Amino acid sequence: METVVGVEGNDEAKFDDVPVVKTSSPLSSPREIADPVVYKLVRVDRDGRLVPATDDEVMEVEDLLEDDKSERLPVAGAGQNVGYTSNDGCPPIKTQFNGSEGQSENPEVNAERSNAQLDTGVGMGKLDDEHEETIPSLETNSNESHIDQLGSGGECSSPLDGPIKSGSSISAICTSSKPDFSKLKGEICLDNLSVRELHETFKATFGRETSVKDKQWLRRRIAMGLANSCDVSTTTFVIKDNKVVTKGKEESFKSVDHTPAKVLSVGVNENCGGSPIGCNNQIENPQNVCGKILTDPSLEYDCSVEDLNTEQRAAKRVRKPTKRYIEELSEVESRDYSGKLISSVKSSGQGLSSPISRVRPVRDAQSDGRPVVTRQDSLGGSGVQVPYVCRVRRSRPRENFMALMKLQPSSMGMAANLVKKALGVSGAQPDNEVGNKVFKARSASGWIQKPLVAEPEKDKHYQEIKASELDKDVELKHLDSSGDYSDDLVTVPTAKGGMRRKHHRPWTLSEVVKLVEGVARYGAGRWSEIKRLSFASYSYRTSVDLKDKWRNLLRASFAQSPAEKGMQGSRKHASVPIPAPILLRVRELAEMQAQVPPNLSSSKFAVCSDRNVHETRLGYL
DNA sequence: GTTAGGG
DNA sequence: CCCTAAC
Repeated sequence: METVVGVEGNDEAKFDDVPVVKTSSPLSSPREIADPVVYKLVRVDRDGRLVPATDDEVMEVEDLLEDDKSERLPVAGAGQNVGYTSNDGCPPIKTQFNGSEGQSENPEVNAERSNAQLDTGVGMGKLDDEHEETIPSLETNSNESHIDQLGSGGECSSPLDGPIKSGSSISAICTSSKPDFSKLKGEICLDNLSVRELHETFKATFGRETSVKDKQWLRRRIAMGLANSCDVSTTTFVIKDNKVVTKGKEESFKSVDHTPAKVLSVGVNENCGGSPIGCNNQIENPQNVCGKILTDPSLEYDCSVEDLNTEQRAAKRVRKPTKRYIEELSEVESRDYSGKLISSVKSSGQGLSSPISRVRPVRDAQSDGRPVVTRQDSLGGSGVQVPYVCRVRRSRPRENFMALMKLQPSSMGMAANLVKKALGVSGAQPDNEVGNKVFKARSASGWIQKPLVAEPEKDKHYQEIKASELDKDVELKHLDSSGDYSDDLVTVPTAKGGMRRKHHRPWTLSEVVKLVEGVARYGAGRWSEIKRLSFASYSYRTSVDLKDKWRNLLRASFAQSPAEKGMQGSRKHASVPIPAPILLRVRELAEMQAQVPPNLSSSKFAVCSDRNVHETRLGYL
């Protein structure tokens, strides 16, 4: 509001201007003239200069000003808030954007404040920026521009309306009533209408009553409603065939829609239900901004449409989703859409391609790191977009994965196939723990799995695995958390046609040591014992694993010992090069326990095996 | 449920 | 690692 002083035009003016400015059509109306200081009506021209308002403009405004005198506080947004509190139905987006977290929760409470913020913001944006360009990187900036373009109308706000809560909660209200344009006939000049008439018009337009007495607000509101635009500069409408035709000022409409992909109204219509079907459209045309300017009035207050608009618009902004963002979204999304999504996209072939195509953002997100993305944007933009993104599972599928699939045979049929394909890929890449190539496969599988199971540990897997690979000894640190590996598996197609699950959790040095110790203590063959006592913390190592590993160790130790000289080189591709000492010990233990090939055990085991023998025996006996 | 051994 | 027979 202070901004008014500094500039000749006021916030309102700016607000209204924006669209106008672009088209350089006659400017709107500054409305704060209450201030004794002389306010001059001006129009901000394209280049930012102030141009004296034309007579028409002045006239246009004067009427508005009269109303304002009585109540000048409310600015553009104020009306909305009033409307909102009075069951207006549509949430003032601005509030959400400018307000801090809590605001969206209590629009009414914060309405005033947010208005102030908004106004200021809008004004500033107007003056400082070329609202023309929506800069993705600048959240605030883009918001402002949008506001400028779209206006403050609830309808228009949709694209910006991020928070699901408000959006959804409101959608219920919005959809409940429907505008009846049939009541509006002929030409309507809002400027000439009385409050009561305005009320009627309002009702006809929005299908609900309003208690707002503010003529200006009503006009603006109705104008916005009729034009489905925020350009309220036009107050005269012609109703034709139950459709609203703005009289003159076509440009303003265009101006609103300078976004590249404006013509999406069709897609939007289809999406009215708020169902994820919209995904297809989005995928095909991510730039889709959908029609803010729907010519079909019936849609104008359908908030579900707005939500979609929001999502799509947000989608348009190429904001890289953050990792967390994606994960959270996929979580939400999977909860909400998984069923529909799968079925709706199933045969389209999108199902397969989209998850992959989405991979990129996901990865980018990782680099981004900062989960700072505004909630609004993320929620709005992702709602429909992200379904395919889905959290990428960084670890192997759950063990019960297949079981789950069985539980949902209908929707999972395709899913299973997808997984198979994905797995096929990953199967070809044995060492895919970190590989990029496998990423697709993984994400795909993750995509399908995600909806099925809630996934608590997700993130840890990757890191831990990596850690264990890079630093085996560090593994010990993970003892406690090692349980997280439990579901880390990969299923690979089997010749028989069945799915074989293949875990690959490389044995770490510490594990090997434990195993050896266990064998020494309890004796080879008592795997379950060893597992219980020595591997209590390694839940993922089964007794069979121990046995297998021991077998391998034996093999390794005996294979190597004869040629101890070439030890280093010979162990070419042992994933976990086992230190000679350990192998030695293995051999000793083996010999001790009479598992040894006679020839090898013969000479060399007397040396230091004594102690071991004793230990072993003790433990064993 | 374990173990041993093959794949 | 998985699978399975044998215990």
